[in-house]
Amino acid sequence: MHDLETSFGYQIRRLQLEVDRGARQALVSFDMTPARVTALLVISARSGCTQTALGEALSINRASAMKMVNLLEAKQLVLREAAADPRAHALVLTPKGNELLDHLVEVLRKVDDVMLASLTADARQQLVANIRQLAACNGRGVN
Amino acid sequence: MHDLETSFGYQIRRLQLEVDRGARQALVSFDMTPARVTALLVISARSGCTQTALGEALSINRASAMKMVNLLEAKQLVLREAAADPRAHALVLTPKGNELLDHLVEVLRKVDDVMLASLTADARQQLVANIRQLAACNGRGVN
DNA sequence: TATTGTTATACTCTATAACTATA
DNA sequence: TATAGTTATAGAGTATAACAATA
Repeated sequence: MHDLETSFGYQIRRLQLEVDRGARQALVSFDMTPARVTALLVISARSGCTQTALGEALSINRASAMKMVNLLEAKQLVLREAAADPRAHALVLTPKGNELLDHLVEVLRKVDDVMLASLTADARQQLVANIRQLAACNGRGVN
Repeated sequence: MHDLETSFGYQIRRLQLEVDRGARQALVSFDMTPARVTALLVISARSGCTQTALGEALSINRASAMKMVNLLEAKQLVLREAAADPRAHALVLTPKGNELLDHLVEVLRKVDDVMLASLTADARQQLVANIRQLAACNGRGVN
């Protein structure tokens, strides 16, 4: 038998499936997904970034990032502005995109609250801190 | 601006992307994926379970579970045995499946070790415990 | 009637490769 | 020559809907 209880990879995979399910459910009425919200967050944090940079932050390639931008542009949440390099686009949020992002961040924070309800305030804070440190140490994020 | 540092959903999404990338990389030479290993784990823990039960444990539907079993069967890792209910199949690991699973669990544990290297032993233990509790409270797993 | 497995089909997300226009 | 964006195509994973056999 395998001790799945102490397996980090297995447990975090289970948890992430649930986190994803909850977030997806909360976003479906907005025709949005966790990945789309993350894209808005990246563009908000790095206003004027290129599509290639967006793709790197989302861990997807240029072609996939372009599809994402096409979708968000069609929803009038993101604009492709002229960049210093005429080959590139400078991605910015529209006022509508900013407004929606503000709202969705609130929505997702409430989903988090439900998810974390079984933890004490202390445990919760420490958990987020640990997760943040691991993500920062091991991957590349918005910052 | 949005305080992503304290956003549980955002941070765990980032972390899970990295965990998934690391695991996927470690498994690619075996032509396996995290989801396939999880399927083996489920069948190992619930030997004789049906395809529908496997799908529920993996949070996918019957049709998708069937594709997974087809694949694992083609790799001679899983067998469909006759069940008490003649409509159903009883899923069991082959000796080859058991052997591979044992090995892959070891491989993935080493990936975890690298991932968690920046945490103290205490923090690490507490993190896994917290994650396990959240997954157990919010979702359904193998148990 | 409800359920198990199955099949066919379609959708989403992602990747690869090749093209264009600039640098 | 290298890079940003684009396009076309393909693959993996999942979902839905309908069907057969059995409960």
